[in-house]
Amino acid sequence: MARKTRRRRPRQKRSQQRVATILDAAAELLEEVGYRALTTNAIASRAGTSIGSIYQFFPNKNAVVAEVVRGFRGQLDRLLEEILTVDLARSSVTGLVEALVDNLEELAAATPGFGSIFTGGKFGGSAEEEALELEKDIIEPLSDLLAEAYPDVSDEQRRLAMLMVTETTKVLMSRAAQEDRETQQEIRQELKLMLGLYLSTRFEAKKG
Amino acid sequence: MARKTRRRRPRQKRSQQRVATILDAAAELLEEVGYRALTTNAIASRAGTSIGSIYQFFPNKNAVVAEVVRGFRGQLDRLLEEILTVDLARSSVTGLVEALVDNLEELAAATPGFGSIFTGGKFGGSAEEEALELEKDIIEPLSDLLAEAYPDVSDEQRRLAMLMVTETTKVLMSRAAQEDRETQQEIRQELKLMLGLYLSTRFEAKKG
DNA sequence: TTCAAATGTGAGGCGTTGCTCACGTACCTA
DNA sequence: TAGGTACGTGAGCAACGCCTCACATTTGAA
Repeated sequence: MARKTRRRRPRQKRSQQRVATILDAAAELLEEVGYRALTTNAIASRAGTSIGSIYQFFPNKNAVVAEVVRGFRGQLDRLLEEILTVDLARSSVTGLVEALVDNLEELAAATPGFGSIFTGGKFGGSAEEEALELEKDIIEPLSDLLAEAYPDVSDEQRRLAMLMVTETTKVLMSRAAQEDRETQQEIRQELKLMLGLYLSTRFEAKKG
Repeated sequence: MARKTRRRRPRQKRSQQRVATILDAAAELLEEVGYRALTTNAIASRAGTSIGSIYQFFPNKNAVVAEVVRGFRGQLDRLLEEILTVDLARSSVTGLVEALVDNLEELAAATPGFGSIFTGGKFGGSAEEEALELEKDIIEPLSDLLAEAYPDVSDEQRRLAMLMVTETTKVLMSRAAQEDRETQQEIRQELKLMLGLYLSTRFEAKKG
């Protein structure tokens, strides 16, 4: 019952290339129209292939998106390793937040579809799970870093703060994306200020 | 071309009652499943009537939602008139933000569907326009109040601050709604703190 | 009471979308 | 060169959602 049809794994170069093209097409369309309006036919068309080919390698539409997200997670993890290796005893949370926002913006600008995934939310199935993991990829190392630097802050308080940071960042980056370059910059500026003030109050004040 | 079919306006009590029931059903379903999963058949079924009846009085699904939103605007306007008649020379923006968050929460709790509309975004057509108006209903009087109290803050800066307040409030109220009562309370607490800090920095500092 | 206007109904038209399947082509090994 | 496997294709199926329309019922003014 309810066993999902297993799909072929691409063995020849030809099909591996095709899968890559399909994923690129999906990412581009995600950027352009978002998840809701993303259709399998559009992906096939953009990839210059047929719908049948998609279903040779993916069990359903959601799985294509899940795979796209998995790719983003790799890129994000590499990025975070750089900026989250700061010594918070020297610098402040303010600087950390600024680096985070700037780097996320760069990643989003360089990676079609990343913004839609990071800020988008509400696909279902495995794509949603993968997107949640992507969020965890940010939260957990950041949380660990803060836990070490500010041991007097409770786990619960830190958990709340992480929620504030991610949710606020997601909307405002998403909202910024709709505006012109200048306004985008301004919004990110305000975001950094707001998060900086908030985190300083919640963490710096309790500096051990 | 493209002329939208005009619909009947309910003249008899019977139909007026039916329209009210349809709107209530739509609001409830909006609360339960959100706009994306809202179907005309579900509205009819919940309202205990037939799809045909809906289309007697509404040109399309979106118009039903638009009408629901119009109802919410009325309630919101009444609410805002109370809390936005404060003298900012006496109290601070912090208190204003706290009152705003608390009252929005109360309204959302007492009004099925209000949360989905306020935080939801992205319907299309007239419902989206109406939802934008609902947002303006908050922004404009608040902006005017701040303009009067802090004349040294530029229009542009105030516009940005309003964007920060509304977007942040929307996500966090929305996110809070998924959590248990206690966490909801905590999130609102953090929201008030964060907005309070931000607005104080952007406004109080320039007190004329 | 009469009848036109208002209202109520729901089967089904129509367009869309995810996905299948039967068939054809490319590749690879022997 | 043969034949098996991997891959490619796109017409079309099934499900679903919005909305229409032909017909039935109720209302209220004359």
